[in-house]
Amino acid sequence: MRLYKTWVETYEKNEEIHAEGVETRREAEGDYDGMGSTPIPPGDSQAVPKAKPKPKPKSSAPKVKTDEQLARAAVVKANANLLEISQWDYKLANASVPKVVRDAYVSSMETEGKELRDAKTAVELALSLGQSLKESTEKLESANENYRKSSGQVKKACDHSFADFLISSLGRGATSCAELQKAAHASVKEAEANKGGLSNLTRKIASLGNWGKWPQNIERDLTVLLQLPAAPLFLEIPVRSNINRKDVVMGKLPIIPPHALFHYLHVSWWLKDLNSTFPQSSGGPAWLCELRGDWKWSREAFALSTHWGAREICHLCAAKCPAHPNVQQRWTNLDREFPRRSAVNAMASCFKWPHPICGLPGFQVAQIRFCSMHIVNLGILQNLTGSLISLLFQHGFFGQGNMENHLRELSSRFRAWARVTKIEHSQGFISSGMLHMQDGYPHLTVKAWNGQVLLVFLDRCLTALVAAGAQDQEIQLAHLATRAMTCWFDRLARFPRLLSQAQGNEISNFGFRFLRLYRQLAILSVLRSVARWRLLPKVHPFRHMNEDMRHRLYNYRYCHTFKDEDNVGVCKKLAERVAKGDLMEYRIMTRFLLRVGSWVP
DNA sequence: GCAGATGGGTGGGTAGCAAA
DNA sequence: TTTGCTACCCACCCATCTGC
Repeated sequence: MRLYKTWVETYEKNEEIHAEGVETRREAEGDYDGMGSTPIPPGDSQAVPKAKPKPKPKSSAPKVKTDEQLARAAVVKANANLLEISQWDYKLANASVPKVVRDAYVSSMETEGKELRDAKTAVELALSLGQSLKESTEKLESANENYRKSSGQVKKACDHSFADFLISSLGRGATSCAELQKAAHASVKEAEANKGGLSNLTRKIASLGNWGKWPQNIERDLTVLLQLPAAPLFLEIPVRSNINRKDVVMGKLPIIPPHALFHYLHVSWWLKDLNSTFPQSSGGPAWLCELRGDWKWSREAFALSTHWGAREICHLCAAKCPAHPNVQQRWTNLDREFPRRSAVNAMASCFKWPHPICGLPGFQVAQIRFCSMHIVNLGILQNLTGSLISLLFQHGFFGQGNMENHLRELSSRFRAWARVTKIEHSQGFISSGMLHMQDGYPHLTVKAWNGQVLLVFLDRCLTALVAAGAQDQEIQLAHLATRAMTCWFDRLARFPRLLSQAQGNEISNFGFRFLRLYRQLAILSVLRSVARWRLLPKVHPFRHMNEDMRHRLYNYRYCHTFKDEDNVGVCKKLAERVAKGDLMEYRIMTRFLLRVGSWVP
C-alpha cells in the first residue's frame, strides 16, 4: 500500500490546480458528453466537503423482534438446513465414506428433515391463516436446533481438510507422494492413540502402498484413488533432442483441453452418481465464469474473426476499424459507449468456426475477458511511458547529451527514488534498446509491474516540471493523464473483487478521464507534428473494462493474467519433483491435476 | 590444507509381473 | 482389475579418497 499512498495524498491538490483550464478547453471543443448520462465532474468528486453525519441516538434497550420476524428467520434457517440435508449423500460419497455408513447417516438426516418440513409447514400455515405464530415458531426453532446437534457427526465425516491440504501440497510440488503418505499415516497413528477422529480420505492416503510398506507403489495407488480428471491428448511438437540439445525431434506433449476439464468438473460429477440426491440441474461444483488470456491468445484460441487488425475489432461490440466510413462507428471514437452485441449476433459474427467451449453450459461471448495486464501494463502503459520520457527529454529534464545519457540519468534517479520510497521492482538500467520506436512512436519495453512503478516516478517528474513553472499545454495534459492513470491503478489495487456502485464509478471515472486526456494529447501531437501519444487499438478494450467496472461492478484486477503466469513457477517445482523420463510432461500434468481431481467444494 | 573426484546410502520413484 | 512384490533407475547427500 505504500506505493499508492505516495501519490493519492497529493492528487486532489494537483487536480484542483490544473483541472479548470483543461475542462474549459474540453467544453470549448464540445466533443465529450461523458459516459452515457453520467458526466465526469470537474476535479475530483472528493473535493466537495461532505457534511458530517449526525450521530444516532443510542437506544436504551435492545429492539424486540416481532413474532413474524422470528418466524421468518426460523423458516430461512430451516430452508438452509433442508438444502443441506438434500446434499449429504453427495458430500459423503465424495468424502469416500463407505456406502453402509453413508446410508445410515442419510437415513438419519432424512428423519430430521421430515421433522423440519412438518414444523415449517405449520409455521407457513399459521402465517397464511393469520393465527398466532409463537407456538409453531418455537417448534421450528427446536427442530432446527435438533438438526444442528445431530448433523455434527455427519459434518465431521465429510471434513477432510487435512487430506485436501496434503493433496494440494503435492499438486504444488511442495512435497512428494511418499511424504504425503507418511504425514497421513502419522495422523492416523496419533488419532488412534488419542481416540480422535479422522476423515476417510486421510485414512485411505495413509494406507497407500500397503501402509507405506511398499513406498514405490504410493504414487500409483494415489493416482488410482483420486483418478485423473480426464484422458489426455498427445500433441506432436518439435523439441530439442535429449542427446545433444542441437537436433530437433518430434516430442509428444500431453494436454487436457479446457472444455474437457470443464466437462469433468461440471457435468460428470453428477452423471457418475445419478442416484445422488444432489440437485442435478446445477451440475458439478464448477461453473464457467470467465476465460482469461491476452487478446492475441483469445483470438487464436477461440478462432475469433474480430481482432485489432480486422474490420470489426471487438467481440463485445460492433466497433469498426479507423478506415470505416462512419466516424461514429470507429473504435477511435473513445467518448462513445458502443452497444454490446447480442448473444446471437456474437455467435454469428465473432467466430470463424464454433469452438467446443461455445457448447459449454452457461457460455457467453462476454466471458472471453480482456486481460488488464496485457491491455494496460503491456500495451497502453508502454506507449504512455515512452511518450512521457520523450517529452521530458525534449524539455531537458534529465540534463543534456544524447539519448543514452538521458536514459542513464533517468535510470539512476528512478532507482534512487524507488530505494527511498521502498518500492520493490526489478528494473535495471534502461537502455536505448528498450526505448524503441514502434510505427514511428516512442515505446518503452519494460515488465508489467516495473512499468507501473516507473509511471509513478514519471508522474513525480512531471509534478516537479509543472511546479518549476512549465506552461506548455502538452505537459499540463500529460501530467493530468499520468495522474489519472496512476489513480486508476491505485483504485484497482485497493478495491475488492466485487465493487460497490461508488467504487465502480470512481475507478471508471479515472479510466474515462485518462482516455479523454490521452485523446487530447494524440490530437495535439498531430497538430504539432510530433510523434508521441500513439492511439493503440488497446484503448478500446480499456474503455470496455471501465464500462464493466461501472455497470457490472467487477474489479478487473481479478481477471488479469498475472496469477496465471505464476503457474510457470508451480510447473517448475513439479518438474523438479517428478522423474525425468520420456513421460516427464505427462507426470507434471497429472501431478498438477491431482488438485482438481481431489477438489470438493 | 584444500578442492575436486569417488562411492555408498537413501529417498523417491518407474516398469513389469504374478497372485488374489 | 487390484494389489503385492521384485528389479532397477536416478538424484541427492555425505563421508572418504586423491592429487595438487
